[in-house]
Amino acid sequence: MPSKPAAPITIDAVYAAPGYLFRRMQQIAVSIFMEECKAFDLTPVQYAALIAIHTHPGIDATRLSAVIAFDRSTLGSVIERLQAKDYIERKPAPEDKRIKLLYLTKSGAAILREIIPAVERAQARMLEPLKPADRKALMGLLTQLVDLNNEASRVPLRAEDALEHLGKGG
Amino acid sequence: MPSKPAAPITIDAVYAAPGYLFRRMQQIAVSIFMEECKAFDLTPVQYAALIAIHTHPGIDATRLSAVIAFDRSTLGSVIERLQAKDYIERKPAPEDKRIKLLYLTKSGAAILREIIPAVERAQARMLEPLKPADRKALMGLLTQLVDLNNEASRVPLRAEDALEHLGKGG
DNA sequence: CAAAGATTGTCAGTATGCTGTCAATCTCAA
DNA sequence: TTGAGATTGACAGCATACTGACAATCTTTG
Repeated sequence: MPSKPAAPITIDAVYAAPGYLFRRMQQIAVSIFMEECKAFDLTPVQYAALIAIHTHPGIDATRLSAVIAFDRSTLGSVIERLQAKDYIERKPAPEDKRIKLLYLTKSGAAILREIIPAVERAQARMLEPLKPADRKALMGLLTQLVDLNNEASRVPLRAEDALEHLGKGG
Repeated sequence: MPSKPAAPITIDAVYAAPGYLFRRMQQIAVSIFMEECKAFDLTPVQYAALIAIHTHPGIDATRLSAVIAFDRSTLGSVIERLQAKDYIERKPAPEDKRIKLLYLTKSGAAILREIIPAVERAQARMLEPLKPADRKALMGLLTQLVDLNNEASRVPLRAEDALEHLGKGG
């Protein structure tokens, strides 16, 4: 069997490339999120960080990075901005002078409660153009793919890491 | 029928949210692209821009933005970097002093030919963990979704715009 | 205990991405 | 033709992202 001929170099190949579609879809998703949540001055990344801190009070920045799979360097400025908005506070850890523990403030907990419906509207809108069965199929495949590619990303997701600061991890 | 109870506020809801999965997948895709193409000092965005200019020689920056659905502001610096690497050149348009036309240089055309195999390896790797039928299904659904959500993004894709500089457009 | 090694938070540098603005220029209509 | 409006490229400002480095600190090992 002869090898495939060289693909022509055209923009149409880009339109059909997985990487290009993932990028476009991400931009569309952010755009929809910001539109639905414009009353709340919170970005998708900041929202995810708040939720994670709410789920794991007293987590530190490095573990937070593993729990939401965001870059550690980037997370520094995200945390700064959340602190500037008075949604979180940082307390030094008594047993380790390097670590600063993260907690929601009352404001942070409140805005989280208030923004949830808008976030859910946004998430629903992203998939709305598809038929219900197709939505389910897409989410199933995407969940699989992200999970199976976990190690390929700079910051693999390590949900269990969140437990370590409680002394439960091995 | 009673309304659904309020969803608990936990990180697990984030893990299953479409927006979060799109973000993670995009980051994984970029990571794989950069790994496969590390010999070539080209980012995914720069690659797409080069391909588009190759397909539409003499396109201007605004139309390029519509053709690859990248933000016009961002594209300015992308073009600058491609020019600094001597992959493209900009020529003033004779009939419109505002416009600068974009062309590939010989270097640009050469690197494009050379990088194609690496890009194709990268695109294949992104989907590799899935079974072939699932890859097809995912790409089909994603193509649909991006297309149907086209207007929801800041910069909707307008592939036809590329033809206007040839005097064929309406 | 002391040295080697790992971890934590931070920073500098680069590259997207978006919002909003601006001057220069072009187009179109009155 | 001229003045209103649109377009183009550029810029400032903010917010992710990634790379690589660093000092302070902690842990492990000899």
